Amino acid sequence: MARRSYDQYCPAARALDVLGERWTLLMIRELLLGPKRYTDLLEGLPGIAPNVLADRLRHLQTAGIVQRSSLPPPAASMVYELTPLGDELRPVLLSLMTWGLHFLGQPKPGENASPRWLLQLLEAGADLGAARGLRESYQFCIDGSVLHVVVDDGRVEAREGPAHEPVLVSTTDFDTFLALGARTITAAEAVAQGKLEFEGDPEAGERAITILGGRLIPFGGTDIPVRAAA
Amino acid sequence: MARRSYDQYCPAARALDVLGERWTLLMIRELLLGPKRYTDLLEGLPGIAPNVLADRLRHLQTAGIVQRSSLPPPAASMVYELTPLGDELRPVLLSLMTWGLHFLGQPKPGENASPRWLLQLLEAGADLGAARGLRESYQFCIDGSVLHVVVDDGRVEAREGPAHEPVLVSTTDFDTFLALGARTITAAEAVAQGKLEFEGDPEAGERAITILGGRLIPFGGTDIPVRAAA
DNA sequence: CTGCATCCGCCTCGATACTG
DNA sequence: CAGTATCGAGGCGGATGCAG
Repeated sequence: MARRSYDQYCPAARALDVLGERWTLLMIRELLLGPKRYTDLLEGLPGIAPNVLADRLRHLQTAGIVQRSSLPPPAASMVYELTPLGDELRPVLLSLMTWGLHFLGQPKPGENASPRWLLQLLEAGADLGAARGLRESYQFCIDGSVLHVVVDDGRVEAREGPAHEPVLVSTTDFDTFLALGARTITAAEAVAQGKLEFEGDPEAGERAITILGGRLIPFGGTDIPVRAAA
Repeated sequence: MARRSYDQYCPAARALDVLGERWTLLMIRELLLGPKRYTDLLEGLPGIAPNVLADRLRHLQTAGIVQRSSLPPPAASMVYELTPLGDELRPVLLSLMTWGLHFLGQPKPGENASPRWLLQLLEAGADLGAARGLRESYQFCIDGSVLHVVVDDGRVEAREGPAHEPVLVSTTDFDTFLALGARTITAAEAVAQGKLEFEGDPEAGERAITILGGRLIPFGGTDIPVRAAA
């Protein structure tokens, strides 16, 4: 029953003793977007077996990375959420995603895709300096998904679901979102073509582009050397 | 024969398609310290099966992360080294090691340990601002291992082996090195007790402590909340 | 000695079915 | 909705062998 360990007095090996098994880091990716129910995780991780998910969740709880909570009264359901220790994995996932851009390329036919996996990239490329002293949120509606980005005095985090009081709501389809990320179209052009709708304070739009769009490494395009996965 | 994939259009999933298997990220950890021969990797990764190592090396080569090179004339042997793409994994490993400190604790009896796995932490905690405009290297002799840290105008990297022209050579045993990392002893105290030997420019010693020791998170101690691996 | 390939046994994982 | 039970395939660990 003992979990397989690398048995090395090394911080990387210790981290991988806890996180190194299949699916575990992708579960963290999902939970970084906010608390999730068991079935939310199941459908957010296409291909995972239910017993594997249950096993991982138990393990992450005993390791202090994830905790179970009950949602406030109306919805009496259990959710899994990251503890502060689990939230400290954010830099790990963000650096991994940044590196993974080299292998992203174009979506393959039949491949699972979700706007939320790409929206997290905004977090990785955010200009934290420009976010200092600011406290607001931007909402993104992409195809059917609703997500938002919270800016809180130097912290920038992507979350799933609608924002509390967004100063800006952006609506696009998935292809336009990809094109924006790949820099094959600008926001202004997309608006002109009716593919992108802005709602809210125009100045907030400028701030959002400064904070989120400035240093973002293009994705889905060929601006960075891309390697085919073997 | 096809490698197992998550089949998700997500940069994190793409990265894990390439790096997610057992041992792979620890191989990167080893190679970040410099080029290594097959047998060096074999003994640097205690417990790995030779066929697994060979398989991973082939895979990393086809992915463009590792390349084979022949050493300069005297030693006519093959080594594996990171490509620029592979070297871009440095932030991933450093953030993983930083997080892994929460689970490091004290060495368990019988556990594999090496000073190089801890020396890499100096890289993670380095004050890059203080390293600006500076170009020098510090050598560390710990028990029998020889390592060094290269400072090159804002870049700080730990490497295995002796330094080229170190401005400073520090010699300790492993326990003292651990105690310094845990902050249970200061460098001055260790020198006074004859457990730490400095050789070289005293001013360089001050610079080294400023760059490497300033923001370093203590390891091996209990200054940060520690969780037992389940 | 280095750099693997082969064989074997276990144990993790994936897929499906089933239950409170 | 939130998992548990079962079973087969395959990745992995350990030992051994062998070519350059």
